Amino acid sequence: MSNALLEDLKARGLVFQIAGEERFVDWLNEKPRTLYCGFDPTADSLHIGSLVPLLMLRRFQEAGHKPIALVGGATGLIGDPSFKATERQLNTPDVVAGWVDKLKAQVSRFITFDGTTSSAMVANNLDWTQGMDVLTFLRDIGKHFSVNSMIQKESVKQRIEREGSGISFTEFSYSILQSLDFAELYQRYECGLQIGGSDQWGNITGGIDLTRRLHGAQVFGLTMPLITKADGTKFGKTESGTIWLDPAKTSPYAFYQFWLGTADADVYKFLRYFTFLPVERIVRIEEEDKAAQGRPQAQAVLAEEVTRLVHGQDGLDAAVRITEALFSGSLTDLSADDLAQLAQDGLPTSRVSRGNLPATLTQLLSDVEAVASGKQAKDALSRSAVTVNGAALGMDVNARPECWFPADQALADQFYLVKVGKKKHHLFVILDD
RNA sequence: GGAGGGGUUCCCGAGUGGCCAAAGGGAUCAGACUGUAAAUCUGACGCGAAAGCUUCGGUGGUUCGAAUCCACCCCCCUCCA
Repeated sequence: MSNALLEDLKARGLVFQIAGEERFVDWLNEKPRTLYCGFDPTADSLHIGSLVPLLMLRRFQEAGHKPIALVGGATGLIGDPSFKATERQLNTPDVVAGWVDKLKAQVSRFITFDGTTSSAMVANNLDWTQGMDVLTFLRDIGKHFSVNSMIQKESVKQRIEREGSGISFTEFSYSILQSLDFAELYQRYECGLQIGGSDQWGNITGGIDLTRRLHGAQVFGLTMPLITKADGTKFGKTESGTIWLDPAKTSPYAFYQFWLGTADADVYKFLRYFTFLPVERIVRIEEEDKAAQGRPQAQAVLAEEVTRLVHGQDGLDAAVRITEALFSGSLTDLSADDLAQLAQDGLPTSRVSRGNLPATLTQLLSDVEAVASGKQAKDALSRSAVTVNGAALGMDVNARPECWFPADQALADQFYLVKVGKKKHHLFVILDD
């Protein structure tokens, strides 16, 4: 007995471990099922680390199952210790509540609410935890957990064993709360599968055990592999920080650029993880790239697909517009409208009047955050790495503002595209006073 | 509560009175090469255009001079109770 969805997931490398594997395929084949994945509010937006589970919910939904996105209004107040090296800072309840609202809206965009049997749901575990009193929790829930086995879990081992760290009772209890979620969702909605990252294995099996003990039911777990990069660095971070799903925090352009910069060694794997392109198609892309010399097409496909998934066609269009303007088109071809559109699309832009320019260019560039510090600007200037509308500036004009934006080089009278290094761009709108 | 160990620049981690803005590694930024790659090489890497200014858990103190010594305080870890 096999299952088409499961076969596809395996072909994509998306299945790391399955709890209850012997019976899982039959269970899944029998009828449409309900599954869930939890997302804890640790910030006001999810980042691309949550993308794989989010898309996973959608993959199941497309196969006819019903996904529940659980936003952890309760667990987010506690903090998941799984594989974390240090104790986490607690956030205040009102802050977490605000984040919950944002995440609810965010996760909703990846699943469909259509009123059918596979229509998605969004739940909040605060609903069944905030009213529970401590004695009920300790007697009815806590009694099912063995501390002996909890401290054996790999996810908290380093916190318990490693010198220089520790774990509070609060974080240690996290796993119990999450286990309760599974049991609760089973009871309320007959939710029989929890999915999550491989770091969630311990929490998921905890939930499976609790559901069996409380309700005598067999439920399942499926984890996805940790996303790794061939060079060993952490996935999802860049020089400028986390890649968020919220376009206000990471612009569609920056998002698109992130995927465009994927290493050759990772890109085909990521196509499997992050897109809905059929595996055969991905294999074909890989073969074509291998046969062709020079630049592979895979990164562009990946960037396009994922940006469309997260930011929609409009977001993708904007990202591509900026990319083409900055990296392939010639600047002089851009009209005032085009330039205004770039600013609209999210290219960092500053409006400054000539009379308000600071004393040094290094200062200006660090003010607009085109560089991290004046030192970096100085370094770039001395290596001719700063260009304004294509013309390189040097340290010699650092203290001469009148030389930075010569009127006769303006694009459409007032635009100046400043490039620091090869990839950092900043648009200046210089107003005459 | 007791005993011991520890808190250094983004991270790891040297430094135990001046030669310390603080070794080394990583990360990051820039240049060359290139595919807006990878690898490699080069430079920068507390802030500042510069003069100079501000750092080594906190606060005081000793000293011509402290990351380094003293006092008190805060935080973390280990073991014992």
